[in-house]
Amino acid sequence: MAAVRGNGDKRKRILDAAVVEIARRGYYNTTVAMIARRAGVADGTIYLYFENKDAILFALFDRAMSRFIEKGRAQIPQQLGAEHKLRRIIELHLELVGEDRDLAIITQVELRHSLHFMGQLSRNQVRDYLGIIADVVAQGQAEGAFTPEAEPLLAAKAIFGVLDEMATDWILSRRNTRLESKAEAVAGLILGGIRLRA
Amino acid sequence: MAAVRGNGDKRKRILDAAVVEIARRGYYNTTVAMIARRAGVADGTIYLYFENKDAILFALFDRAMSRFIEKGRAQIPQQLGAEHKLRRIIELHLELVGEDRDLAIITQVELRHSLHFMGQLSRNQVRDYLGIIADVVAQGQAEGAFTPEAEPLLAAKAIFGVLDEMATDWILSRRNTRLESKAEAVAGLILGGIRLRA
Amino acid sequence: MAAVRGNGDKRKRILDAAVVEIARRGYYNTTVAMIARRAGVADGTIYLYFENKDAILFALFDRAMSRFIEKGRAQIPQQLGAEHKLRRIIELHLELVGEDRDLAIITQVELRHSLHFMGQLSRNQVRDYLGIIADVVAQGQAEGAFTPEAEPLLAAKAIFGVLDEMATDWILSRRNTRLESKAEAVAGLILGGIRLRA
Amino acid sequence: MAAVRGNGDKRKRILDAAVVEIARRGYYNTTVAMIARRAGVADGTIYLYFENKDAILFALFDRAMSRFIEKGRAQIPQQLGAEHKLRRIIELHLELVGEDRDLAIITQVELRHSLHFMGQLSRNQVRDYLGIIADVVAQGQAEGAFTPEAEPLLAAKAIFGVLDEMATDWILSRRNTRLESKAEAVAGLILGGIRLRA
DNA sequence: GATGAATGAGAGTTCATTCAT
DNA sequence: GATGAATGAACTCTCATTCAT
Repeated sequence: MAAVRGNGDKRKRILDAAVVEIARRGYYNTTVAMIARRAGVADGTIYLYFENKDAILFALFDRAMSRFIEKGRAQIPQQLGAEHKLRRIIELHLELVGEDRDLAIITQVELRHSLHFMGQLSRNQVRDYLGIIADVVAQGQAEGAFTPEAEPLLAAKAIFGVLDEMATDWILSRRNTRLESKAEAVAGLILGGIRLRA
Repeated sequence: MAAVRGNGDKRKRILDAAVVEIARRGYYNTTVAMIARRAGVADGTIYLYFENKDAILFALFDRAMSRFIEKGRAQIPQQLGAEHKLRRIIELHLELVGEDRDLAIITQVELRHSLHFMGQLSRNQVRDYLGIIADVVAQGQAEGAFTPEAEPLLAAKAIFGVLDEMATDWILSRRNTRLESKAEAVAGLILGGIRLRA
Repeated sequence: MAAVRGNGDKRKRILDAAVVEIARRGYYNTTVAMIARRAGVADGTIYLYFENKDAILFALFDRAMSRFIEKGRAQIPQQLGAEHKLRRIIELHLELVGEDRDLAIITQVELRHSLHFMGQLSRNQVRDYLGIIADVVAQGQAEGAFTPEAEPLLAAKAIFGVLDEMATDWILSRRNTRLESKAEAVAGLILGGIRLRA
Repeated sequence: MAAVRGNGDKRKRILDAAVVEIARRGYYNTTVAMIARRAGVADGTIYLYFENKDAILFALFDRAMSRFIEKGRAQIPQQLGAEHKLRRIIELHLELVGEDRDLAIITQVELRHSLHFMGQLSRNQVRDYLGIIADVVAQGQAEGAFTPEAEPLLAAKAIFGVLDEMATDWILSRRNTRLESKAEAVAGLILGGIRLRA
């Protein structure tokens, strides 16, 4: 009965161990043996659950991005106005990244690095995420709340860039501030820009 | 004189070779031998100019960021108004990144990765760059052109994030568009934000 | 009764699977898991029937050589003259080897390899086979049909060598000829030698 | 000056070490580290001279077969009659194989094994050798010394089979007899066959 | 008896670095 | 200064074997 848990459990334990180790040392400086030791399994066991070392990293991305998109879908009501939705996205993004520093290091630092050299597998999910933001921008333009001059996808990338930089900055500066605390100010900048309004 | 140039020449050739190889394969998948071969020197010669493999990467960052800041200083007149300065920074950033795709890959992809795992050496220069942008923001607020609500360093990070994402997106999508062509639209977003002006 | 058959059945299925896999890939490139999969049993089940991987190979040789000697005994009447017996042996050898290419590969290629490195277990049976041929040679000499100069065991080895090379050649050249078709010519050579008779 | 020797020397030392180790344990039970240790070089050095472990085995075959064919060419005068030539081939074959037991083990046991599973690379040289014997058979038929009934290539294979079996038998029986001592008797069998002459 | 997930020793191979020339 | 052959530690991955179920 509980046996079924054993399987999922072990895969999860390997991924959890991988997050910690890779966040701490980077993908290339983390050995499979390190992950195995932290997960409490034998080296060979890793290969029962993942085809090779790369596959662990991909699985990590998958899991992280899925959680991201899923939480976004669950916590942003469809019927909300675009500005509220955008504010919510900004809050959620910073919240989720801020929740698990190790995972954040991986998505901000390793993901970026690997996207380019390990194929495009994971870029698709970033694209999905950008698509969600772009939809909100388009909605805002339809509502007459957002400037019609902005190309939605370009705006989405800009927004993502701001959020991403906040996250990266938070990781690289090892201070102990809460990432979410910036949400209000960031939302102000994104919505209002930097130029003084007449 | 010629001797010194010969010397500097070899160091430069190694760095130039490193840019190409590392951009193509990533730092960890590039061997010292590959760099040596492209530079046209013996493997051992590398170690006459660099203490170890990591040192090559650091030198690469140094050179790239120095060029960046230097060009910025040279091409943005001090007496310009803040908005013009900011527009010029945006143009220059996209221009410079767009000029050398190999170098761009390294600064966008490898730099970020290394910042975290190889110590703070290079982070300082990013900080310098953010400082320059922050100064322009502060200048704009003093001039009454920019919103006084924005904390200059935070705004600088947001601006950097937008530019950085544009650059990263340009690299990851292997399309043949010119990166500079986005400058106008990006400047619009950064200055005016996304919310429709009254 | 059915239980016993079920048992023998599983052992047989494992050996049959082993023949195919080992013939295809060689002993060292065949994993126990491959054999188990083809046999339709679990990996662990193999070890209920064989002490270890080597034991499978030994059992294979045993089975093959037993069939060989057994068929020889059954199909070569004791009262036959030596020359007829020898012709029959030549035919039978080529026939049997030619019947099952997979098994032939194992006896020609793997057996030889293992004879040397896995102990003498199987060499005994080759010796038995050589003994049978040597007896026929001696019988021929007693009958006055074969040359008395030839030392029977040496002659037996020479005969075996010819047959063995024919078999090996047939396996290594992947042509689709029938091995038995060479029997007549081979018998001629063995009996008459290569020198023209006066 | 002597430096040039260093290179050829090292490659030779590796091959010599490989012969001993592989003959003793078989190819698959010999590790690269074992060969390196016996050769007195570091593990990694092996890979400066050979692409991978397989390449060592191939090089061994090449060297062995080249020596074989070369010695054959050097020591068998073209103008000899076919029977003398054939006797000389038989002597030389047994002599050469008998000279270096380790090498013999490899050619008789490992060659055979690998021919089938590692591609056909080396089979070509066996074919060359068979061709040489076949030519002698054809010469003998032209001279009217050998029976015209025998197809030369088939006869060559039969002869090779006899020689090969003698060699294999000599290796597998660990007795201390000299292999060459059988040459006379073997030649008699090959030339005269087993049937008593009228 | 049968299973197959788990083990962990051990394999081949790579590559940053050194140093005799 | 320049070379590049040599090093050997360290990596990823495989697979015969075990044992709890």
